Amino acid sequence: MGTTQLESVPEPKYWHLKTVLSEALDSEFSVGEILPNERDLAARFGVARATLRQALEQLELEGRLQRRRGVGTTVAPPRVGVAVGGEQHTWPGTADDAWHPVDCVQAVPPAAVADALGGDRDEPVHTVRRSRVSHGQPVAAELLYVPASSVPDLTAIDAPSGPARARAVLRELQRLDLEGQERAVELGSARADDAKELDRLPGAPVLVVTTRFVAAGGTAALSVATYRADTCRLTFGDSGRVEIHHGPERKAS
Amino acid sequence: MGTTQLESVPEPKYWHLKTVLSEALDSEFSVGEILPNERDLAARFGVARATLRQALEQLELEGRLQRRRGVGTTVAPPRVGVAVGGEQHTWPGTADDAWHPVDCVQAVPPAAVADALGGDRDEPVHTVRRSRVSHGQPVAAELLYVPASSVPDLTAIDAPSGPARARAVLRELQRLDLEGQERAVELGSARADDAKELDRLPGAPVLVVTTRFVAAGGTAALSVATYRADTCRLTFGDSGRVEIHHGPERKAS
DNA sequence: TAGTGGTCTAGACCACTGA
DNA sequence: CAGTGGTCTAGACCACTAG
Repeated sequence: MGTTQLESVPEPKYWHLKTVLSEALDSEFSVGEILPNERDLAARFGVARATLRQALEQLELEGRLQRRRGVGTTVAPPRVGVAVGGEQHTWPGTADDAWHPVDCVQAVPPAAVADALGGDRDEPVHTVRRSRVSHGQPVAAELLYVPASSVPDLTAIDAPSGPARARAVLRELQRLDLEGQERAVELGSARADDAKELDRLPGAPVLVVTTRFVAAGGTAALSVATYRADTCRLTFGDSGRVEIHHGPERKAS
Repeated sequence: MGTTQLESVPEPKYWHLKTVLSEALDSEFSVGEILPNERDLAARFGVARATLRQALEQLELEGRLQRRRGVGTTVAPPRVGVAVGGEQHTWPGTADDAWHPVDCVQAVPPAAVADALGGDRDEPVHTVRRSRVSHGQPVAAELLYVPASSVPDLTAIDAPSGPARARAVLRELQRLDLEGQERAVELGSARADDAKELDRLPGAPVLVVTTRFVAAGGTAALSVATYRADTCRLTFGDSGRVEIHHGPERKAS
């Protein structure tokens, strides 16, 4: 007695710190509240700033905190559920599906995308940029790759680039008969351009949702959407009613 | 000329390092190959070890590298696609769905889970542990929460705990009429027990898939599955045929 | 036991925000 | 401008793995 339990396998300081901070967030802070700065916090816990930061990083990764350079660290609201449309197979751009077109250019896609589209690696495709906003915050940035062969009737009359062009490509896509779609989700880190769009630093963790649209037996379009991993919970199926949040734990049984 | 382009907004060293390493991985290394140790690499690039590690961490997050304490850093194989069953609404445990039961205990679930189940916060529920293996590697660990009311005919004859009990609970679940299911995916960090099961360190990034099974107008069961984010690509829908991998880029157009 | 990645320290300077 | 988080350094020790 007298000594705190001597752990034969002591957990790392930053791990313990994370636990302590997490409990403090539940009991002593409310959403949006600003935390003491990192130097003060580190001193208060008697650790180096780097160690404290390791704990803060994990909490930010879990969506509990939000840190902004020049501003400070705040308590994050619960993650917002964003529907990624599970069942119904629909083309992007129908009935304005929470996305809004930003731009469209004709460009040679990355090799991996070209391969998935099944076309020539050096063949330019329509590249539509769209962004998605939820609760006033940007949550996702998308690049939609559409081979020219998928939208044969696209007229040169439409603007050669820009939002108008993007809408034209989406409009032409609807004319195809959608046979199916395949979707995959994986972890990634934001490229510089996506990071800017998502109001994050480059390298920020994102959930990458890749969707392959199948029509006429081939890949008619490919969407690569990057969602902010810190603020988003992707929902599939009936609706976004699954609610498992981090919250104050109850006393053990 | 002569000077490399002076960047008005210089990118961080670790970011540039990551790019260089990434290209080296594409061109000079093959899957499974072991990299020089961190101290050597840092010296070779003329940076501190911490800076090099920042780059390695991101590459590991993106599934390009695999690091193991006491062993070294190796080039990771492409992420494996794991089907998370998109369309068909089925109970867990049917026709052995890639999962195998590990254990089952009766315990009071975390508050958030209890709330989702709609029951009393102090009411114990059947807690089934399952694990999922793909290509010989553990890829996911699951906790399936089943309220006693969902499996009323579970007899006391069955083992009170252990794999046999788990199978019994799953068997009883099948008798219910499944009305629908809701699924959500978000980023998390592995708890100590999950980390052990996944052969990772605690805090490792994981994709948390939460599934709510609806029957008789209520939540009949709740599954919380954590997938290794570094090695897994979750696929939904028809099959796992969407293949967008990091690969050697081609020369720009 | 030697070598690896994981943790930790105590500093320093930089980039950004907002008053 | 002062204050914040972001980057970086040059060390140290620890936990783990494998020969």
